[in-house]
Order: sequence, then C-alpha cells, then structure tokens
Amino acid sequence: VECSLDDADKPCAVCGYTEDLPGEDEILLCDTAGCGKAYHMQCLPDPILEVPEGRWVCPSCQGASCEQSQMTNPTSASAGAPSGSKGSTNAKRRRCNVCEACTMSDCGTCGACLDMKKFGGGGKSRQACKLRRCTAMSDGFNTAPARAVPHSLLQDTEEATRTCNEIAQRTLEALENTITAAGGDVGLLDGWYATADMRRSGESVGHVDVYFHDSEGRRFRSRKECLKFLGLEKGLLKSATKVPRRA
DNA sequence: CCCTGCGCAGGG
DNA sequence: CCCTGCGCAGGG
Repeated sequence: VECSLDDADKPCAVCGYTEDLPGEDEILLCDTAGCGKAYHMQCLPDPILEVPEGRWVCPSCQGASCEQSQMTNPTSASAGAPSGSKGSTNAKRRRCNVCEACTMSDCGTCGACLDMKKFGGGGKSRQACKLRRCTAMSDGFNTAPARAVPHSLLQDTEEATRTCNEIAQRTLEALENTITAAGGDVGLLDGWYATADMRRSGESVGHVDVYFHDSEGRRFRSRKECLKFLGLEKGLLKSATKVPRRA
C-alpha cells in the first residue's frame, strides 16, 4: 500500500481531525477514483485495527455501489469472522451518522469546536460539537447505555422524561451487571433505584446524569461509588466502609 | 450545610 | 470520537 504524502494532512471525514490520535489509529484514504476521503480506522462505522492490504473503499462509496468490497480483506478486525466468533473485542459506541445531530456541521463556536485543531484549538478535549452529539448511538459490545437526549426533546417535557426514565432503567441494569462482575450479589441492590436528569443548558446540554439511590436515601453518582459503598471495590475490601450520616 | 447541575480531564 | 468519574459553585 502506498500513501501519497500530499494527502497526509487530509482531515478525517468523521471526526474532522487531521492527525492520528495519540497511540491510536491511522488515517485511511478511500481508493475509489474521485473520492479519496480520509478516515481514521477507529472512526469507521465498522472500526478496523490494522491497515488493510490492497484496495480499500470507504463506507460512503460502498453504499453508493451497494458492494461489500471489504469482505475479502483478511486483516479486517471483524469482516469474515467465523460464525462461532464472539465478534470484535474492541467494539465501541459510535455515532449513527443518520440522526438529526449527526447531519449537522461543526458549529465552530462551542467549547468542543474551539478545542479542535481545525479551529485552532489544542485538540485535547476530544468532544463532539455540541450540535453534533448523536442521539442514536450504535450499540457497541458490552458498553454502557447511551446518555443523551435528542435536542428536539429538550423542550418536550413529557417525552424527555420518558427518555430519561428509560436511560435510568438501563443504567440500573448496567449497575447490576457491574455488581455481579465484581463478585457481588444482585440482592445487594434490593430497594435501589436510579434517576436520570438531562442537562438543560451549557456546553453539555442534552447530557443525562444518572444517579443511584439505595433504600435508605443515600445517593451515588457513579457505579464506582456504589462498588465502594458495597465493599466491592477491586483489590481493597475496606473493613470500615464509609457510611454517610443519617443511617 | 447538602443537593443539584454543569464543566472538565483522562481513559478507552 | 464517546464514556466516566469527580471537582466545584451556586442555590435552597
């Protein structure tokens, strides 16, 4: 595979970054004549781990031709996997590229944009433009529930509430899985419930904060806090578990 | 005081 | 790129 140096600073068609993320993926260029768009391997809808050998066609061009032109690629992380395979081991949640937010352009003025290199920032924040936070993230493998409310719902109290409730429920189930994985019994969570509220202003508008509550009114902000309280924190089983007052 | 909601940095 | 945990400030 040869790379044209002229294309070395072409920005990724998905994230807009020109450079490789530190320690992470490289940029691929579509080999379709007249395309040549660049993609981080990690930013692809179906991420791949190694630079493919030979010809590579981007998702956009694949869709245009209705061809599965990648199926013969032996180095792809997931293509052509045997049916018994458990699938990609590093699947992540990814933007759908279809929802309203995904079709927006980077606004160039929000905090996330101003940090992007293409807008003169340092490229440290690594957050999506506030207008482009996907509301239909694709399900990755073994990942936490999405925590975002569609922008169109920010003023629709009823529907937004329902969405938050669903998120709360899924996150509580994620907590159960975490407890189990840490060697705890799900019964520890008897009487627990989760609440979810969306942020209504600021750069993180639409983000949903989930809190866990136990049967005695204690509130926890994260699964980690729950594990600590339940004495399931990895490695250290503190005999003197901190218990908030008013027990 | 505590609770809530938002920002932020680091990890993946 | 998104997720996660936690700092922190302002209001009850």
